[in-house]
Amino acid sequence: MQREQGGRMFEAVDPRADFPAMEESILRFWKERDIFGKTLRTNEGGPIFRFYEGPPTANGRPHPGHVLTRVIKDLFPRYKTMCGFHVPRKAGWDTHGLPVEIEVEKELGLEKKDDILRYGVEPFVRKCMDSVFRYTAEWERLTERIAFWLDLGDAYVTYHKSYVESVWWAIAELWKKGLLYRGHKVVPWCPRCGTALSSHEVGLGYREVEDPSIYVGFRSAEDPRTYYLAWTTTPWTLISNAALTVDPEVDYVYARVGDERLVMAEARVGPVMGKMKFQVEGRVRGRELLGRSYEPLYPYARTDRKAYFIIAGDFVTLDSGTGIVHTAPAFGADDYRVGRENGLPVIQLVDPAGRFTPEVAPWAGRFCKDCDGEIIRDLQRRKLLLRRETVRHEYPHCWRCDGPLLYYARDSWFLATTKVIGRIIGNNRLIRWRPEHIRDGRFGNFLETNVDWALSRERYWGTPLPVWMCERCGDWEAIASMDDLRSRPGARGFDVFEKAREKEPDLSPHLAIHKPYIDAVTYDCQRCGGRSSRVTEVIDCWFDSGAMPFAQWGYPHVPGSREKFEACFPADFIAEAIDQTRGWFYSLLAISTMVFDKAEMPHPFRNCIVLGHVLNSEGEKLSKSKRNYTEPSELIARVGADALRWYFYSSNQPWTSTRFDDRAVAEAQREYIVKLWNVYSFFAIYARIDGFDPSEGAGQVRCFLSSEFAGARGYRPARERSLLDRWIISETNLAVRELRRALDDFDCYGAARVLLELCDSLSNWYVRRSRARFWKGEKDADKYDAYWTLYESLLTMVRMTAPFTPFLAEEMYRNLARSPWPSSVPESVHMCTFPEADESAIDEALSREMALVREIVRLGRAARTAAKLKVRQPLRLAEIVLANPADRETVRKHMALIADELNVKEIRYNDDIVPTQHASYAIRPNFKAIGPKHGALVPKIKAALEKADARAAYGEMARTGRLILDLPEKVELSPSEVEVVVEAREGYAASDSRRAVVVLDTGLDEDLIEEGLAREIVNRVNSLRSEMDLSYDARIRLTISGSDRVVSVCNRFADYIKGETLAVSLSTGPVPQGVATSEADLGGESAILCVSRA
RNA sequence: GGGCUAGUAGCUCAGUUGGUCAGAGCGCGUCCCUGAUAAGGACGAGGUCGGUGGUUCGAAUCCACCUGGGCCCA
Repeated sequence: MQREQGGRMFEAVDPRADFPAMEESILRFWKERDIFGKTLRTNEGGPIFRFYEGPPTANGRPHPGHVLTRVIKDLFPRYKTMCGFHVPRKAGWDTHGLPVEIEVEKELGLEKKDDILRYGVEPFVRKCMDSVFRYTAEWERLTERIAFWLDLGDAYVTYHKSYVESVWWAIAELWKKGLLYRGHKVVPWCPRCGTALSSHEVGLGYREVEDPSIYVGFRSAEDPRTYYLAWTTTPWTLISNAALTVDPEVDYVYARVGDERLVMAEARVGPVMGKMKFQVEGRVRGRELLGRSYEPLYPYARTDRKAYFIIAGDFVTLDSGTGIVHTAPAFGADDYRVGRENGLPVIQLVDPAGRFTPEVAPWAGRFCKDCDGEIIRDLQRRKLLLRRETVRHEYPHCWRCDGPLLYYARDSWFLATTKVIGRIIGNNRLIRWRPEHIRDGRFGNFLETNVDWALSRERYWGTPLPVWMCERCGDWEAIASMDDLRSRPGARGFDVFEKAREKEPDLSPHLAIHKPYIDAVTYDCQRCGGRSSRVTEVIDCWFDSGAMPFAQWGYPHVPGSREKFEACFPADFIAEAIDQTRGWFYSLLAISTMVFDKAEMPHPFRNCIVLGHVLNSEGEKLSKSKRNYTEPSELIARVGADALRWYFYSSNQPWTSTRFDDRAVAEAQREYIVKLWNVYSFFAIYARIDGFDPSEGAGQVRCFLSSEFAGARGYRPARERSLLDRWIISETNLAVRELRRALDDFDCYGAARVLLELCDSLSNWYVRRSRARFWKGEKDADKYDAYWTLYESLLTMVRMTAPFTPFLAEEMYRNLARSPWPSSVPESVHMCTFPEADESAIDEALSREMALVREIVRLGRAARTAAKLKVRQPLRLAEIVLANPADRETVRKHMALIADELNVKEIRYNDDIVPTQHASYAIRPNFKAIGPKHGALVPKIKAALEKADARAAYGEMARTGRLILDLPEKVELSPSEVEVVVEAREGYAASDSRRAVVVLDTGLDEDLIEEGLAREIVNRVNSLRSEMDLSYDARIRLTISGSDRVVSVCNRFADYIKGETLAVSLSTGPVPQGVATSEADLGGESAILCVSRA
């Protein structure tokens, strides 16, 4: 790199940075130099940090919640890369399933499942495949723009042939283990989509709706004037009623109304009958009702089996209803179970599309739920209805098409997760969840109530269920790959796809393993010689995503996949939002546990951060349709991606659902990014003015170690530098230690706090206290110390913040590190190693001392504010009363700093515990120490110490090492068990904390007033300089005219004023013509100031 | 109805195994600084830590109940 003139090593830094533009230029830099690719390769062969990307469905636009997920995912791989790990980061896309089909149906205007058949499965599936990448470009753009480094070029795609075959392999494995079975079960069913949903999908669609709530009488077959009263919110299921269920241990009564008797649980009589007139005529135990029969409500069902009688069940509740439960085995899980136990028929008079079958004469062909009203009116007409109301309750809806679900008995394919649930739970126990309560709370509970995984979907666009079944004998098996299929005897039908491809060479080869082509493949049944063909179903797309640990590599079929899989299993880290508890987290865990008999746990992931939902400023869920949030891209264009990233890391723990708005992001940016930038720009301004060049005299610098800087010009080891320098160096190293600890613990919020604090120390104490060292004229050792200290701190800070704010870090690194060492240091900050704490540079005692110094200064400022004395006005004296004599040394050591910061001439502090006119002492118990030891005596000790003379008590302790109290029990306290505190007395310019009181002498004499005046003059002149837009190092000529006093001050403090204003001359005569002048009011004195460029 | 989670300043959130004036940022008020300058900083006001009861020498923190919220499920 060519040096600029004047030995200016560093580029100028605009104090008002345009972050979005800066980021765009960094993006170009990364791309041109393939920095991400290089970081991926640098640690190849080293230890691996394993990260799994949960595949997003790219058929919608990303919103701020996705940004949260993605920046959390990015942080740890970046950090681990800098720590020397190889971190493969394969991207992935979830491409199958209902979400995709629904989008395509909408686009094609298809309303029902039949419409798809009319449109044609082949073109439909092809449409689906085309649509899955509709928003991929947008996702990729966002991913890149927020600097989520993910290997997008090598993404896994769930519809790819290798992926599907891997999923097939897993299913075949499960089949071999006896975990795949076909069952007739009541499943949550979407009549519009015409498919079953898994329990985790049902969880996605609960909505509050209004349903009828009716009480229906079933007339006894034995006594036509007795009615069994049942309650339901789904009148349409009454047509398929097969039995009534009671609790055998509950008391039932006969309630006479007119000349009819209603049977219901005794406990429900009140709520059910309400104000109706009735008489209780008898009581009977539920057990005694069993077996009694009643007349069916409707005659449409034909069945050979015995039905329409009373059975026992364990699910009868007395919280609602009548204690007698209408039972329709086809439409409820409990109903189905007791139906089976009692040999009941499964009466199913609703077809898969939710329409009544032709037998149901009055309502045949109509959507069942739409007939509720007419059924109710019919019952009313037949005087079988006691009452009708409506009820608002949560009812499951299809998570994609939004239609109401039915519980529906259906043949489906299941995975017997319940058989291995013990192992799944054991595996879960060993996973480190953040927050921890997920493990035994939400996720653990979910596992406890596990039901078998309803795997099959009667749909089109998905991984085909690899089950081939003989048409003749019904024997079936699961196929593990296309090769496996080809090797079956008499296999044929592959030509259907091949022919389609001949006609259309562009046809994706991945379609060969999808419907409808794969359905053409058949082979000979090995058992009976019949023909085996594939069952029609596809599988739940959650199985796809849960199979990614191996399917992303095409394991085990693809050559080399075994090595890759083994190297990257299990994951060290994953992160997704809380809604994935029942989604990806579950499918990953269940599949891994079922497929791999690994003794070594946990797998397939060790650490999981569960993210909270991002809400908008009103606390509402982000909703695409409501547009109730700012698009991430818009926000990034305004404030930059680093700001957004930093907001998500630093605002709160990532698992708390939090309100998010644009203003908060800007705040986060000011708090950290702008502050750090200001420190950086401060450094650059002065380094340029002074021509500070860290490479001058330095040897080979690669890792920014002090040993590498040793020979550089002006470089001295930290121990030879000032207290302040040593302090910030110590703070920096402490921060490195803390930051590593937090990040190793997956605690990004804690990590962000460490950075914030260091940034604040740097900006608001180190730079603030060091300013004068940078702008003084001579380039002495102290000035070099200041440069080197700030420079080294910034270099460390830049590497520490790199995983969090990668753009900011890169920009600063480019200037701070690459300018001086264009070839020896890594070309990107992201290729650097993460800083290591230099334990020898850590001085915790100094940290504590400086904390006290800052506390004293704060007290002094508060005292000034209270006395209305601006800092510009020097004061004679500040008295510091310290509670702890051990602190005296600290004050002595840092006296100059305190005096300067408070602008006082002299600091005095006490050398004994003597109450003064300003402050009093008290001695207090250290509760933490004495509590466990003295228990109930604590209040007495507290009272005794309150009365005690602090000085005497302290003296005794100093002499004897203990303090004996007579309560009258003798209690002995050691020095660590008490604490001396100090308090300001009323009426002085004083301010107190527990450890110190600072008192200001507010008296002003002529000397102090004149000095204050001199500072006023400096202040006004420098304001003028900035109004005139003078550069930082421009020299001026200064002319001041004013009162005798002003002139006298100018003469007395001429050197000071000239030094502070960079004036080459100061005259006190009349003001020359034609130059900038300003009339100033200097607190009572007026003057005319005239500044001209020298 | 069950489970989980949170209820802390006007707002967004911290608060380490219970330890004695309750923390930050923003906002607000009053100022300071003006050589980081359309930035930076200080000081201050503001909270009976949702309510009640309990355990304890001591509770924002532990327990019980109540109350309104969110999420998940039945």
